[in-house]
Amino acid sequence: MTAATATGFRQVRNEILSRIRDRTWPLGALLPSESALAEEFDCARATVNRAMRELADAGIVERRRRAGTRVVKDPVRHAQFKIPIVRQEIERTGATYRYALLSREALTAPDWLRSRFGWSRSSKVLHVTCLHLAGTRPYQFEDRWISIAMVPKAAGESFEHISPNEWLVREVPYSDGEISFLAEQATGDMAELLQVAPGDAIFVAERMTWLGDDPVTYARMSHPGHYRVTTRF
Amino acid sequence: MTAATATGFRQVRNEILSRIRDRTWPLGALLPSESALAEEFDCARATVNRAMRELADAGIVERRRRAGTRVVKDPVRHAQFKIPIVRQEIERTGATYRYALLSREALTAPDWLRSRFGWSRSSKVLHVTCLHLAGTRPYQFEDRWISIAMVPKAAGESFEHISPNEWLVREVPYSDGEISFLAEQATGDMAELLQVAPGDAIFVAERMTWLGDDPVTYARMSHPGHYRVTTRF
DNA sequence: CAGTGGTCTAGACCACACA
DNA sequence: GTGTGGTCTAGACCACTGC
Repeated sequence: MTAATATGFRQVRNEILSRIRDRTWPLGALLPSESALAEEFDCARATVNRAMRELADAGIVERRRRAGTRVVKDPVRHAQFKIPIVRQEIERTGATYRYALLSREALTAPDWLRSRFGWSRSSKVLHVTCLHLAGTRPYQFEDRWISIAMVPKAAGESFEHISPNEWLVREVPYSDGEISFLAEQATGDMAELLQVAPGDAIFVAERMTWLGDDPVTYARMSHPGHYRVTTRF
Repeated sequence: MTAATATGFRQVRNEILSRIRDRTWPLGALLPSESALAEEFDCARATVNRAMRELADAGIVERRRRAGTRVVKDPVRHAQFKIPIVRQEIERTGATYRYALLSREALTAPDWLRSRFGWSRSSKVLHVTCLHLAGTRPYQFEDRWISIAMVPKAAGESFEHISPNEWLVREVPYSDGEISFLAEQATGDMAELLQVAPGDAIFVAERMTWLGDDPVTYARMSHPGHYRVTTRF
């Protein structure tokens, strides 16, 4: 009620969030306009705008020109998580990172990959498989496919001393990507590689990355099932 | 090279990103100051600031007062994903949502939960288990624990017609939370509930939410293993 | 201490969408 | 048309931190 002397955009943001939580503005409600809130909080409209924009980015309010700002009626929270380089992920646990190349082969893209890449005609890809270890314990199996057309330098890289994961991050930084997580059962081969029992649960992260509209690489990263991805929201 | 007449913050952001991608500014490099870029792009410093802030939020550059802005040397990409209400997630696939309450019991928090909640002494919680179905197919098993101290209204809710997931989202909107994903093998009971074979892979999402410093609820959401969480970055 | 980013301001113009 | 958010500007002051 009191016109809280909230100058900073964080204070404005928190005050708005409080009012949403305490049902001053219930789910689906229309909030006052930026100018009205700027007047109430005695700050510039740009300050209210930044506060509201952050709430919109977090999926808490919806904003539309002319229609105004509403509390989202069916909350869909947004959570952000980090996608680290495997080596760093392992070293951050205090373990020694080790890397083992398993296979490396240049070939024509198989049909399933051609379809994923959206290629009408098949083209050359580099297929690399390798293992990331934490100390002596297998941490992740990487099954990597790289478009040679998009990353010609890959053809000259042996991947004996650096993983495709790390090499690509350095060589093709900040491409666009998509990541999926899923659970699978270990086949015999995978179980042996990851040193788990056949049939054990495997946590798989599947990634595709593009540069513009062109596919760069596809990878499946398989972890023993006790692996977790965690994030706050 | 050309002083691209990039007025909008998106253009500025994209131009900076291009220069990072084409190694004009390699990994770890120091970028020009905001004022210098504002002059080059012939725009206000605030515009450059917004562009740089977005790149910093995305984990592409690091900014420190006095030290300036650097391209992150070890790229750790940030991906954002949505945490929907289960019912909406199912209905968005075109399937009919069905819900079945399995159990509901008020009890003293067991030790493992007390420890997760950071409670020095145990207190009352409500334990609810239920099943979310897409048509006739089990979609998710929800194992839910709610702090009665934090959500006294839960004690008066039967959860026969609304799931704890959806009820909590409506009743305690926009609390803070943590979510983890992991892979597990189905035990006999879980396999029967989710109609998969015992030992099949299960995709588990584990959530904790707080209001301020107080734990509100803990839940394990178990899906058949073919379930995926996908996001772009 | 000096230079960088962090933030706020007051004002302006624009794009959009609904009446 | 008209009111909303979206964005930009020019300037200002501040906070942090490396020199």
